[in-house]
Amino acid sequence: MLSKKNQYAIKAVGYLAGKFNEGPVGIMEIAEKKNIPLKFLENILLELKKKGFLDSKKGKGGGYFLITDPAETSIASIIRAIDGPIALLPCVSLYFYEKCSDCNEKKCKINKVFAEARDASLAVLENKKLNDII
Amino acid sequence: MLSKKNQYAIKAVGYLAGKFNEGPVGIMEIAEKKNIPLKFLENILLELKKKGFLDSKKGKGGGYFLITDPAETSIASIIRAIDGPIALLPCVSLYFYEKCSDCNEKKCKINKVFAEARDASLAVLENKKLNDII
DNA sequence: TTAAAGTCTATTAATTTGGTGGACTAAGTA
DNA sequence: TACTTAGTCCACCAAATTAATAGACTTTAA
Repeated sequence: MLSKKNQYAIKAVGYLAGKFNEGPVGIMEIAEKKNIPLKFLENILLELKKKGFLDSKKGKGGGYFLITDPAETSIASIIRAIDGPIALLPCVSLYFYEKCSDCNEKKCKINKVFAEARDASLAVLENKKLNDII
Repeated sequence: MLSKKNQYAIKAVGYLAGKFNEGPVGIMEIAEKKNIPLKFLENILLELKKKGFLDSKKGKGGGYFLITDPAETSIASIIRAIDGPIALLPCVSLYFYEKCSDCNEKKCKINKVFAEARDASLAVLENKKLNDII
């Protein structure tokens, strides 16, 4: 499962994708429409901003807005920005790889099975973009 | 990612699958061979026993052993026993489904994308058995 | 100048991860 | 039989991470 934070992040960013190029969207609006605890959402949006997906405008009429093209931004990239690895085991992660302490990876069958599962799941998550979840 | 507990569970159960029908395997042996903290492993094996995958024999010469057929026990079933859902979102989980508070599932595109990702990943994890990770 | 936003820093609560201590159990052996 | 050893069983405890909250501060539009 994705972390709660990541589940919220995807909902929020999906909502913003639906309002792409329509100016800033207030955090309260997102929190209410997507049922996300306001202050938790604050952290999440700030993080997505730091990671380069969003920008914000302060003051009255301000809010958050997507700055990457929703037709080009994959679901996988959002998951990686918040949770890190998409793979089920560290030893099969492409972007957050960590070696196992107990096995020879060349021979390890666990590694092979989970690499296959990762590829299957990435085939979907890399291919689907924010446009696909509006 | 799977929880640490689940990562260990899969390694342990894979090890036991390799010794299927060879009598009890001591917890110390598993902990050393698979590099798992001894007492944490104890919890994990107990849980797998309660869930019906393992049994144990007490006293000298005792230990844990697999009681389900490793040719029939899927990787998915182990993951579900420890972590619960395999899907990335609760609203697309087959065995641990939870309704979203903020969307109409019929229309929700997030739901569709993640259901597709779940199916892709389950196609591997349901199909691969403990025999495949020995 | 005021009200409506986002920003930042801390703190609290819950869950996960890992560890302790000790009781209980079974088998071997003197 | 009694003792010893190797093992599971069980109920806590503590650190780390994740989830959620609180409140003071800054920026901007009207």
